[in-house]
Amino acid sequence: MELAEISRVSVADQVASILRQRILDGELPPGTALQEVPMATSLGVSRNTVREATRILSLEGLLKRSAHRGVAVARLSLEDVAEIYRLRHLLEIPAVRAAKMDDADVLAEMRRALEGYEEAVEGVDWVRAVRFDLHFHTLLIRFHRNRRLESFYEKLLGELRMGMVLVDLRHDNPAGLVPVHRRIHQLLTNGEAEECRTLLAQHLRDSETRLTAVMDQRMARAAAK
Amino acid sequence: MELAEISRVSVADQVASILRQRILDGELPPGTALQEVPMATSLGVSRNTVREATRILSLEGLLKRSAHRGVAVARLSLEDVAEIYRLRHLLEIPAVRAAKMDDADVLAEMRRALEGYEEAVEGVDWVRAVRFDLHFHTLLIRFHRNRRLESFYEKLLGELRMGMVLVDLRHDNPAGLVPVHRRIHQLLTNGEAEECRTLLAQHLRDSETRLTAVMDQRMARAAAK
DNA sequence: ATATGGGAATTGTTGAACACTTGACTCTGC
DNA sequence: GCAGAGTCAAGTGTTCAACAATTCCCATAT
Repeated sequence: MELAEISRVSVADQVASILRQRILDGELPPGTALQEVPMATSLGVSRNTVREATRILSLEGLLKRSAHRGVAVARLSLEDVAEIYRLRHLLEIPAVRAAKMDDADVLAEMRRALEGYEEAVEGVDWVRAVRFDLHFHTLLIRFHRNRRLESFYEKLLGELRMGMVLVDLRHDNPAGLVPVHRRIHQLLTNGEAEECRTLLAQHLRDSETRLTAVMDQRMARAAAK
Repeated sequence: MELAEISRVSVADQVASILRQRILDGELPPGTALQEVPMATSLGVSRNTVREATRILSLEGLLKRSAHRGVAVARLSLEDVAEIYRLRHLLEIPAVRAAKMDDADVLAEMRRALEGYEEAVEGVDWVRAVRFDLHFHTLLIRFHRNRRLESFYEKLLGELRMGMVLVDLRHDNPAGLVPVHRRIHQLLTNGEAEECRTLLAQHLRDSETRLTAVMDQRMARAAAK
């Protein structure tokens, strides 16, 4: 008796998932104002359900509510980026340290993420590439074997992703990041933790610098207008 | 023009706060089932508002929803406790390392928490003592100067607190924990980070052992019936 | 004793209503 | 012109009432 995919998720959760994806894929860029009635009618649900969904996403940090002024897609500031990257160092480096030999399952999944990453880069699909990139790092966190930490980390990287999908391909080259990840994976499988940590730390610094630079440009251009 | 304390918080948030407090103070012990209509009428709000509040608290991990079965106060398992304590080590120890000389404000607030702790213990107010104990540790996290981390940590300790307020005073002696905290604070002010970290690590291990033991007893007693 | 149907109770979702806030717009009086 | 008061539409916050869907309990039949 193979119970079919009966919809066991509430409508509100489904709406939240839809919106989450649209935000993370850059379809709804930061700052976009969302009105309850139009969303409700376009999604075919009631206003109350939409409100529950926005409540979820605002607690995740993807939406920002201001009383009587509605919700809008959150805007990542430079301080936010700095804060998130400090957490990445704090959590990812010890994750490598926590990696054990019996974590072959995680390593295998990291390999799949790596392959997806490469494919996305070949197909010049920046959104997909970013998704795989950050998924790779979430898998790193999995070495901690800690559900609470992992869900927190996914939330964190979600916020980051919101900012990263906006970077213009002309100003940044995602393809260059594949080798670094591949090397990290290799060092992990070989158990060369020490070198892996230094490489990872370097990669995180690079990544932050790159994102910060792009955001700086964007803000300067926005201010110029 | 001193603008009065105009209620700028939504009713749903206020309801969430009320419930949160009742849960954290042990007034609503783990496992308690909460029904929407009774809550709504007793609080004088609508059912929708109650639903929003429970949505908030379930995302915080204090309530657990199961579809069509309602919400209940979350029950902390031994695995949960282990998971949370691993995070406490992961986050509090580096916090001490991050402490700088210009963190006098945090140290001052820690001293106040310490005083509150001592008063609560003198007054044999276990709930208040636990609150100050955990607040002290939240302040430790503040050395990271990271809002996201701090709010995550408050959520974590909230879950723990839910379990701690239940321990019977006869089986545990909160008064014994005051000196350790006082020493930690002292080591921090003196800048003796190294010794502080080892003491803190020891304290965390002790704390986990104590809580786990009490929970084991409770579960054994519950299973016996 | 085990299953098999009802219901009753409760949650999930909807739609409509109303109070309140906000922001923009207009209309002054200077 | 323009600063400020009044006006008003649009949108959110909240309530209420209804109905659909699901679970749980219990009586009944086998």
